[in-house]
Amino acid sequence: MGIKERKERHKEDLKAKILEAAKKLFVKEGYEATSIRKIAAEIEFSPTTIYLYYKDKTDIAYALHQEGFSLLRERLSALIYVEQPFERLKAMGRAYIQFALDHPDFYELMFIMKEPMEYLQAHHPEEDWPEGERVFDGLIQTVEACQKAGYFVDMNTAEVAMLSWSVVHGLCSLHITSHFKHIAEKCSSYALPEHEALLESIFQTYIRLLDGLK
Amino acid sequence: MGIKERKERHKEDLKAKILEAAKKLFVKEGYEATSIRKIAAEIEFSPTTIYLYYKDKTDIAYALHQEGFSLLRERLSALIYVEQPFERLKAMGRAYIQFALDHPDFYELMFIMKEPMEYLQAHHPEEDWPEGERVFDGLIQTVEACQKAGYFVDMNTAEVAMLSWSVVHGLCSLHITSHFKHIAEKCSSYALPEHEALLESIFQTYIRLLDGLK
DNA sequence: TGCATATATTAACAGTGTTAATTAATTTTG
DNA sequence: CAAAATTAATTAACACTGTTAATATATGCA
Repeated sequence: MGIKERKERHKEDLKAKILEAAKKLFVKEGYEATSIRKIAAEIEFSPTTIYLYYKDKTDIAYALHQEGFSLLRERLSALIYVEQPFERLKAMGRAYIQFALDHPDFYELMFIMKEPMEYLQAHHPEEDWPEGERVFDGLIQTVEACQKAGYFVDMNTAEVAMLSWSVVHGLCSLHITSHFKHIAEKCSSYALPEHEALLESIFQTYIRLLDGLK
Repeated sequence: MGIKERKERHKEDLKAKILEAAKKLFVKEGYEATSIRKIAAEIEFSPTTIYLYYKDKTDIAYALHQEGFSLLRERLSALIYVEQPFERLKAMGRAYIQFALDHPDFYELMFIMKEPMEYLQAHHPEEDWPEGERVFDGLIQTVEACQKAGYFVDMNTAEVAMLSWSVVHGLCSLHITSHFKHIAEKCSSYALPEHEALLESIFQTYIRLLDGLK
């Protein structure tokens, strides 16, 4: 039954091509502007064909969401070579910020928009969010290692991990939504770095707070 | 010319009624689901009448955005009675979190969505964001007072303020976008508090880090 | 070759924000 | 007071959106 297999392969191909087209449009024009009809035009199929491969638009959003997480995981897992756990934690924070700066659209989809997470809750209430968990697991393990090295003593590991995440996410999302931009302009008397360097600098301030601990 | 004034007043009234209707729908069903046509039906006018009072939909979003900021400012300015600056800073953080929990829709509009800030940038590039700045000014002043009391020494005031903001915003936004929910479920071994108590608990963890400084 | 199945398409529905043209009401002016 | 001008509100329309049902087309199997 080689024919059947070829059809299967074609089907997989088309599904991938849809996602590829969606990603292209989405990176260029954002999620809202990426319509089913535009995706269809991109791959030269009729709009309804998309629905043979993806349940609805949020299904596509979720697929991209997953892609984003494997991109992020790649970057973070590259840091296992940093042996000192606290140094690794800091490096993870910087890598996370850099990811957000390099892929603001993906970041928005992964962490700012509600749609993909709500889709997850509605359609996969069981297994929930394997990609995200793997990333978070890495963070948990690093925090645990930090605790063994004398940092964050007597603190809940998961809570420290969530706090670390909150700090960098707060920085990245306030940057992406251009909240920082507006505020920074009015803080000329404080000699703040500009744009992306500001994020790095605030993160450094956070690190200095943590350094004061041990 | 009392008639002219009455008409002016009527015009102001209708503008306010539109905003009121928009707020009602927006709080109940969210921003996307709040269409111009629904707002119009709510006040029993035709959809195009809205455009005589607001430039476009983002103009309405921005008006609500501003309302949200005066709500937040009310809460934060109620904390000036807390004399110890570091205590006040902590209280501001808790009040900010409570605001996000009490008004998640407003919070989303104010800090998560891009539309109102982009509208601001596009239509009022000069004066930029008076409501937001006043809130941030209060934070800056509190941080400054903390520094005079020996906290955050040798650190950039504005950066410490932005960091403080990032921490609570990170917490609130990851909560609202239900990212924490999915992660927390998989962290049963860490005995985490549930839902909103989790935010308070993580914030407490942050406070413990800061407490270790002075 | 004929039938069944999977695949893709067209047509359509119910919405969306927004603008132009038109009508109704009100105020100002001759 | 009546006519003209201004203002306010409406209807109709455009160009979209996501999505579904009904229809056509091509393919694999007996």
